Amino acid sequence: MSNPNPTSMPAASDPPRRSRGRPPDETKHAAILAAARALFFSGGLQSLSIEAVARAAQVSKVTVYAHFTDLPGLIRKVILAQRTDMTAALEGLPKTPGGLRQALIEFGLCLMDFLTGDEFLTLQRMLATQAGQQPWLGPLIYREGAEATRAKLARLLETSVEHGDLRPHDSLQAAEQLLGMWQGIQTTGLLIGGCPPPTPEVLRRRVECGVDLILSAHAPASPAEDSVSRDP
Amino acid sequence: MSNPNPTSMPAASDPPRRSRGRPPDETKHAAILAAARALFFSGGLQSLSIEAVARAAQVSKVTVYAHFTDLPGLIRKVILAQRTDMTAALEGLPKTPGGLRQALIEFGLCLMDFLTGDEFLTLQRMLATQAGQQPWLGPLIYREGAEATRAKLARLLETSVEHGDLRPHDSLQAAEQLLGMWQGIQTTGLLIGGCPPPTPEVLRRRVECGVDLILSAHAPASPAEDSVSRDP
DNA sequence: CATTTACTAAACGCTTCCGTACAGTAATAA
DNA sequence: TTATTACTGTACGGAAGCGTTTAGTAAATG
Repeated sequence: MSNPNPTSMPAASDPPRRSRGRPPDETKHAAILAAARALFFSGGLQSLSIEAVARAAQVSKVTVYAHFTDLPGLIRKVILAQRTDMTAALEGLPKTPGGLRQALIEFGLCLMDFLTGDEFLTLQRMLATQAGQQPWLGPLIYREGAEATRAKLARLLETSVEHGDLRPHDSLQAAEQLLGMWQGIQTTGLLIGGCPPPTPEVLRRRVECGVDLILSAHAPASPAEDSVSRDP
Repeated sequence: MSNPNPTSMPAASDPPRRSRGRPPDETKHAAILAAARALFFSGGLQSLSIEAVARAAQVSKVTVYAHFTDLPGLIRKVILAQRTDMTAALEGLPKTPGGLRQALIEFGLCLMDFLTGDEFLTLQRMLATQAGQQPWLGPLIYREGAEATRAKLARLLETSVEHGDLRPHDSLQAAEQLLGMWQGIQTTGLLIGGCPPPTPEVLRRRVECGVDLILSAHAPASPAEDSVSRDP
């Protein structure tokens, strides 16, 4: 996506090698992608067809074929575009603002905000429907999404162990437990359209309670159990 | 589904009221449903068409229309059929074999076995794709699935509170936390085809660790912390 | 028996989409 | 300028599915 130079490192600045004729219009490319995303967003995969995309993007059908070989190819590109958004959002999660508890809560809140957002749910639904047809997409997103987040969270816990804020424990396991508690049955419910989006209050409570449960479970041998207590 | 008598209680035995002509062949009905399920199972919604179903079920296309008005109607019925299977499976979850810990672990193992099974994942994927088109299906399955399970688990915890095995706490919250920890990022991964099915060992470990975390969090003021300790 | 209902097979007209082809216009490099 | 490439609009042949119709057969009731 952000590396259009497949051969090697750019010699100096952008390659001044213009290919002879009329240059391809990147605007169109983006418009097609956006239209495809929007179409899927409001109608699922079934309403995603080359012709519909061309119509919505105000672009000739042939142009769509020129930019994306196939319908599966288009879907692939749409998912990959969503992937970069997702990865960016996950990378942008707050690292370590204050104390451990606050850091975890902040992390959890931002994460849940993302996980319960329409953007992510749409990506998820896309993948759920494409799991059979393009099996290599699932692992890709899973690795860069859930697994990466779990690893990030685990690393956060591990540094806390090194700082003596937590007893040694299986951080990867703890991270997954935390992720699980944060999500509960919420993300599933949203995915299948079974429940309304959660209010910020509900979300905050779930995140905080999860953090407190994990922290109290792995707190260092504490004389007073107030070290990680809730704020009043 | 199991109550084909919409008017009132059956007078005596089955209603001998046969409707005049040739009786409808329930075999066909079942065959169509089964074929539709199988088709979705191996190819997603896109391979689910009236004609394909008719072919697969060895049945005339007109018969399909006679039994199920529409393609959406057929999908609806397929999902509802899957629902009864799901509900049955969830009702069949073990109630209270032995001690609390063992009961929870048993419950969790059976549940996760179900949640990671192809049957359930297929239902989930169906719903994820139908969330837009038939919005009333989601809430139905969500209520009878996730919410019902959470309630059941919460009730289990509450009775333990009454028996003095646990400190009073928000059981519904705890139940959701437990469900979350059991699932972690696994169900999501499976849904999008991002990871292979978990081994029984992994599953057992996740379930046990979740149970232990919850139990230790809400254990009654314990002189010895052995009351809920792991077995060697 | 006649009547009524369920099912079949084949065909119908209609729509949508596929992927490709053609002729023409627009924008750029040499 | 010419050559080259990008894009447009339109059209094509083909496939597939929709939902309906028609004519005929099968199985039940009275």
